[in-house]
Amino acid sequence: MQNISNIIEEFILSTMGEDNTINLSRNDMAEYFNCAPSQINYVLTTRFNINRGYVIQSQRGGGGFIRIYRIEDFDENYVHKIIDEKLNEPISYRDAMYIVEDLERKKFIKPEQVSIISYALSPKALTTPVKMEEQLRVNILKNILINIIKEG
Amino acid sequence: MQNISNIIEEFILSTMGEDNTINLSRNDMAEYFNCAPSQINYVLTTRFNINRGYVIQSQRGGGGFIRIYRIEDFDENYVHKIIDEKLNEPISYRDAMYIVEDLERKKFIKPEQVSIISYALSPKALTTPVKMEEQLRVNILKNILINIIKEG
DNA sequence: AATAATAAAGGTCAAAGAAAGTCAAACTTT
DNA sequence: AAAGTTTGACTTTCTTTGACCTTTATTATT
Repeated sequence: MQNISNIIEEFILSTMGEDNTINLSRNDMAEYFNCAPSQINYVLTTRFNINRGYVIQSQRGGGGFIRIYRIEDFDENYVHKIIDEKLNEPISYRDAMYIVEDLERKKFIKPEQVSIISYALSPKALTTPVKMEEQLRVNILKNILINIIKEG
Repeated sequence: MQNISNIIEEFILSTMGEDNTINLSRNDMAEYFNCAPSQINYVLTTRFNINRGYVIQSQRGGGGFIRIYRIEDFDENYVHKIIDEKLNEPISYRDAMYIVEDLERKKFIKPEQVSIISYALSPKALTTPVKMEEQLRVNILKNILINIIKEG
């Protein structure tokens, strides 16, 4: 028997529109598939995560929603490769900026954006009482790049 | 289902005139949208607050009204004031973005930069094993603003 | 004309409601 | 045994509602 996670995955894939986007309600989905609401989260984190080229946005409360975006041609995407290969472990400011400047040269990022990124990743911005500056830096840079890809 | 707060927000934005001002009656609005009058206050405090660059004036009693206007102009000191007054303690993603979006409207930050900032400040980017997300957020945003001022 | 009463706004705040998120335990499949 | 899936209790976030409060304008009374 097919497991429910696969069925939900299929459903989402087949329902996703031309625009590579889908909006859904977690509760409605859970009711429709007769499963626990957290099952939906399970499907999202295992099947629609960034490693597979998806980005999730959501909002709670009345009128809440979950929105899934598919990044087109994710596998051939150069930025994707960088995320995979270079942003897997803590990174220094210098190395991070090498990557960013490279992406600027390749026109993935605009000059006005480079400056913002450099301010956000600078040691000054990320000074913490706990030793985690470099880890934070990957998190942030990764999140920036993923979302730039998503924008298309 | 769309929530009513968003609908009311849209309505106000689309009704706001060239002069960046709008006058409305709380009771009439509530009746029109078929909601509690205090719902209007909720929309005002969450969507048309000073962080987003709006000022509210109102009067009670017969002939009472609520007037919303958007502040257009800004000067160098304005940003300093924000840094001084608003970026002194931990801040939520929402409040941070209100500030950023306001600064965009005031042409201090470009739209392409706003998105980068939002990705850098998002809860996803700042998730840490230690509870310091909101503190980090001020650090980063402060550093970004200070450096933009320096550029200018 | 001065004062009192009433009506007409808008304001505040806390409780309830409506989503979604997290996490660990139990269960299944490989 | 390890990996993957399912479930449910608990948490967090955001929105909606309603009861009660304050301010202002208008009307009635002296």
